[in-house]
Amino acid sequence: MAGPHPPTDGDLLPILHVDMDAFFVAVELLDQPELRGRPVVVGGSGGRGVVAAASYEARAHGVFSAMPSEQARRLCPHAVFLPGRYARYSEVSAAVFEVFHSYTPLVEGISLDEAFLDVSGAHRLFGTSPEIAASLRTSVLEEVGLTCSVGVAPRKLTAKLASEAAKPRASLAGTVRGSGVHVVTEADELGFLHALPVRALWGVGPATAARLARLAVRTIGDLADVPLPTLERTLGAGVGRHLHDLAWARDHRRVVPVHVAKSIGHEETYAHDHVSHETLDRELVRLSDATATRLRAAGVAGRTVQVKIRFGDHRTITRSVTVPEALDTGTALARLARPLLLGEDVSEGVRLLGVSVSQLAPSAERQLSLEDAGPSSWADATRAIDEVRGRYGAASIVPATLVDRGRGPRVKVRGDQQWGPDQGRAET
DNA sequence: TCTGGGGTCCTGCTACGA
DNA sequence: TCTGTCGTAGCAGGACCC
Repeated sequence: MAGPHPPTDGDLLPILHVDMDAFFVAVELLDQPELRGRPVVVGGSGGRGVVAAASYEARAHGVFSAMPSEQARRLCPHAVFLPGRYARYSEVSAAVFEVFHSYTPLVEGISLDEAFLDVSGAHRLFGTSPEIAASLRTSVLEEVGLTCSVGVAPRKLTAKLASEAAKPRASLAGTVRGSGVHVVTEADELGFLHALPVRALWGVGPATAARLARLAVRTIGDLADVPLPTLERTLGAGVGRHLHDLAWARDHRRVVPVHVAKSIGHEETYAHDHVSHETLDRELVRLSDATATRLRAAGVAGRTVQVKIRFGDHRTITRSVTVPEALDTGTALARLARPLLLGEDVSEGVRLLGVSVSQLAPSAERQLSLEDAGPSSWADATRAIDEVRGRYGAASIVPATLVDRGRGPRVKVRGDQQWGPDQGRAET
């Protein structure tokens, strides 16, 4: 266990950040143990896909997540490339979160493979925070078969950075084992924080880092030394103050177990650019239908529909419209989205199309619209459709425009192209 | 190195009603 | 009736996260 001064009072270290090690790859190795020790890359296999996760053996060759798949293939041609299996990762993630919940009900999921835990109420049962972290790692390994890294700290900001410090590292000579648990006490916090590069801070991406570089800010310590008014001028009042607070470890965010979605949507990058409104309209119906299905599954409806269009040159625009009554059917969403798409010139080629819905409210609060009126309403029909899909699969009932003769219906399911279009996937 | 999908949050601008 | 101000909502784009 790392951390120079293990605390005696766990209550001063209430926050754990747990991060699964190379999660998607680890799940694949769980299912295909014969791949252990080989470079493995999970992600979109097509020319427009990206790497979702790379094994430490692949990372040693310079492959990292979010890298274009083509580039990864050049860097590590002998790697095993696997398509992502979102449904399987969700399943394993649920098992991991079950272990988290066996320690504390205060679990805030950040993604499938990452969570914050508030263990301030768990000391009597499980010991100090560092002891809980070690025990939790053992439980995840024994019950699910996967390894994770845990950061233990007084607040979320430092817990997150501490888990990063506990992770294994890839090198050409082989994987260097991480400490597994890294503890940052209140007394160590600023020293730990200020030595890290400013990019490590949550909220500093390439654009903000470039602006900070002009102020000669490279580390979080450099950032802490910049006067607040200078930061506010450079980054804007909100961002400037926020980052200044973080640089001084002022982070009052609590662990929030219940996540309420603010928007739900789908988008898709095509293997080849689309140039006809007719084809794009079919895609729009498909994305609207998939989005509406998820809205209903979540028990919400939304008032704002947004269409996202990315052209061949990567220029991206969004168009949105807000209506008084909340909607949750594919036909209603497509009806609102269609004029937004038709208003744009697509002749140069569309690479990505997306539909999303925001201003969400529980479905029960929806105002009754014309669609819902009458004894055999659309609402009843969509409920019936959802039931059939729940029993026989997403493709069992689809809008007529999506039935592709000879190939069957094309439906969008969450995560089916999480990391880009697949290799050789034909587009019309 | 020509860059996914699903999100959140922030900022700047404009329109509109009080 | 016209003008200025303020708050709010809607819209678009950008940055960022995993």
